[in-house]
Amino acid sequence: MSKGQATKASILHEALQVASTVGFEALSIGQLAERTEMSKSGLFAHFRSKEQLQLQALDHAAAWFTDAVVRPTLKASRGEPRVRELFERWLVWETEVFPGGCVFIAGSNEYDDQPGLMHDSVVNHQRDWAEFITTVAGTAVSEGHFRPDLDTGQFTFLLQGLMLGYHHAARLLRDPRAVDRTRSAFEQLLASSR
Amino acid sequence: MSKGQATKASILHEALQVASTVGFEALSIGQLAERTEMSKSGLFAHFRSKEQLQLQALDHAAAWFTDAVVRPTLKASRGEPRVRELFERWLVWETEVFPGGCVFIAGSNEYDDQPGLMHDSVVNHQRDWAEFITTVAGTAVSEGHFRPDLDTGQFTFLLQGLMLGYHHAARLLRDPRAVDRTRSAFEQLLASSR
DNA sequence: AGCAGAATAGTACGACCGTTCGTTTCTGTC
DNA sequence: GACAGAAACGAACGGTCGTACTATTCTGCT
Repeated sequence: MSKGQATKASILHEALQVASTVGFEALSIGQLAERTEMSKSGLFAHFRSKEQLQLQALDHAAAWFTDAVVRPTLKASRGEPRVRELFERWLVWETEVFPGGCVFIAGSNEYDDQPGLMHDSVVNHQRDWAEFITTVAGTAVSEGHFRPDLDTGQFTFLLQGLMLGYHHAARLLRDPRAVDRTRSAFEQLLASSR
Repeated sequence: MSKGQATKASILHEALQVASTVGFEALSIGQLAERTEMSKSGLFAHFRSKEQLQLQALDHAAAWFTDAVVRPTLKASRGEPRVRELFERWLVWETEVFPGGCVFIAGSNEYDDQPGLMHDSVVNHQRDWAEFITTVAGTAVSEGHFRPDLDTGQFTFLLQGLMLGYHHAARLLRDPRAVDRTRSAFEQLLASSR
């Protein structure tokens, strides 16, 4: 990896730390330059526009997410164990990776009603993720772990809502019971899917 | 109502329209002055700081929410009917009231990791709301509609997650099945609470 | 009708924003 | 070790931000 690529990666990493707490729109070139100990113009040269910085930060997070959640999930054995692995990895992602919580949730809420490239990118990433969950649930069906008439789309919808609820309770309300509540809800979801 | 109070109310109303799509932090005095056809300074005089504008906009939304959701809910007959009323009113609130979706969800995500008066206010409103849901669920228990050993805190947690999931699916992903999914999940939640 | 105070407007401020441009410093290759 | 291109810097731009002042216009009461 060349020098330029390395700096760029570290900028994007730092950008995600900031974006997780203040959002992507509140990212500012100047502040980011300070945190990375670069000049504004030197940092800017890597992206040539703020929108590009935001987009590439989001893609950086997506690549990270793939490493941390998607790939390990696919390594677990098919069926319910894989669903469990997905859940556990996802929970860790929500909890530990960023100081301000999941950047995708942040992005989803920032751009849900604001047109532009960021909106489109966020939507695409979320659609991919939802599709992935649905597929994993599908393998649990075909393995016979889940009932054959399970609506895997509904399963995904419920799991997504569960995670958003966890984020809300844990992040905003600092509810110490949030993890337990989430785990027990997940078990109930599994039970009703068998 | 005096002239000043009327203008202030209309400013807050407009502020909420904007905040629902771009968030509370992205509210700007200048832009808001344009939309309300006032001078920046004339508008500013009503609040004396941007933070006060944000706080009062949030309180304005809370008062509105009380009228639109809380009061009608309390008018429904105790027990499960009241829980249903809460759900339906809440769903309408999420869907129809603001052009950019629920301002509390917006606020929750903006301030979950940023200290300050806005953070505290958002948390307080959300705690009040959660407490209200729990209480309503409690009446369904005491009326004998829900099982006596129901964990009403868990019920609230699940319902909150369900609504966040709805918001996510309907707003960001524009999933036309979002309402149906939410309703059917709600029915399942009721069933498992009886 | 006139007056007091509320409500609104006008202007200016320093700070920061994203972006541009020309210059300087560093890196990797021969 | 020289040279070319990549990488980073410094200074400046027009614009918007929140806020502070003073001045003007409007409202409601007597």
